[in-house]
Amino acid sequence: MSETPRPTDAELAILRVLWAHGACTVREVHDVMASSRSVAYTTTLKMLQIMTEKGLTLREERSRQHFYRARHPEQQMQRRLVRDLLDRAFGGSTAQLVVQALASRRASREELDEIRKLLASRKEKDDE
Amino acid sequence: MSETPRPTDAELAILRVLWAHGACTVREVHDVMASSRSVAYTTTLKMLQIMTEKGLTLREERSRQHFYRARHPEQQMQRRLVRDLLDRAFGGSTAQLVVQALASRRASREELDEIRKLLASRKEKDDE
DNA sequence: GACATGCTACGAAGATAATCGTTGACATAC
DNA sequence: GTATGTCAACGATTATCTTCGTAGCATGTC
Repeated sequence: MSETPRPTDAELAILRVLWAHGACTVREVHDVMASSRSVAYTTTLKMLQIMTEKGLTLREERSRQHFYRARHPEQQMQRRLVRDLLDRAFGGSTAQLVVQALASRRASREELDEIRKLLASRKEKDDE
Repeated sequence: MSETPRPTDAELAILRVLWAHGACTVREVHDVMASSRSVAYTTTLKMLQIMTEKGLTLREERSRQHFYRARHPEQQMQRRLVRDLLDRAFGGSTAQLVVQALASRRASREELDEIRKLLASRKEKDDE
């Protein structure tokens, strides 16, 4: 993972499609992308080619079409992006990041409960 | 804030110096930057000029020197960056972001306690 | 006044991102 | 077997980021 660069905004948007749908043809990725933004088919294709060069995606040449999929699992990439932001903007303070995450948008009560549960299980582990 | 663009990596590094030190001359910012990376004085100057154009920093022409300071408070910018990452990589799920923030295993026990306290106070507010 | 020093301003250059038009290969339909 | 449509590949273009060299201006020293 460390050898693969941080995905740009456009790249991350494509990765999210691949994580959600699994292996996709360019056409499939493009149709999802085009439903929200106006973008040419060849742009999506080029992005996928570049991303494969960079190691962000893998290409499988099944028939005439190529199938692309994300090289790294979603959570692994998310973790990396959070760590990155942690270093660049929070001086490494996880607590500060969580504070701002909760302040930025009203997390639902369900989400807060989920986070509390997570912390509880984490505490058990730490206490072992 | 919304009219100011998201800071790039280099810009964020400079903002962090300004947040830590308050209003600074180019020289002061540069000395801090140069202590970690090798960078020319004029590069720092140019960055600050560009950042002022973009609205990320404010310039005060006191004497012959200019003083620069961050236009937005640190926490406000942090909040924005977190929200940004939340949207781009987590589909808006604060809980998932917190999960991954804690999964990177950088959080100390003190930080975890801090987060628990934060959640507790948040709960009180919600229950009012 | 000539010179050194410290400062800002400006422009250019190289790298990376993001976009799309055009081309040629390959199928399938008729 | 010609026409139509789909596909990947490639190059060109535009914008943005990052860097720094050069120039020009002010100030203080001798």
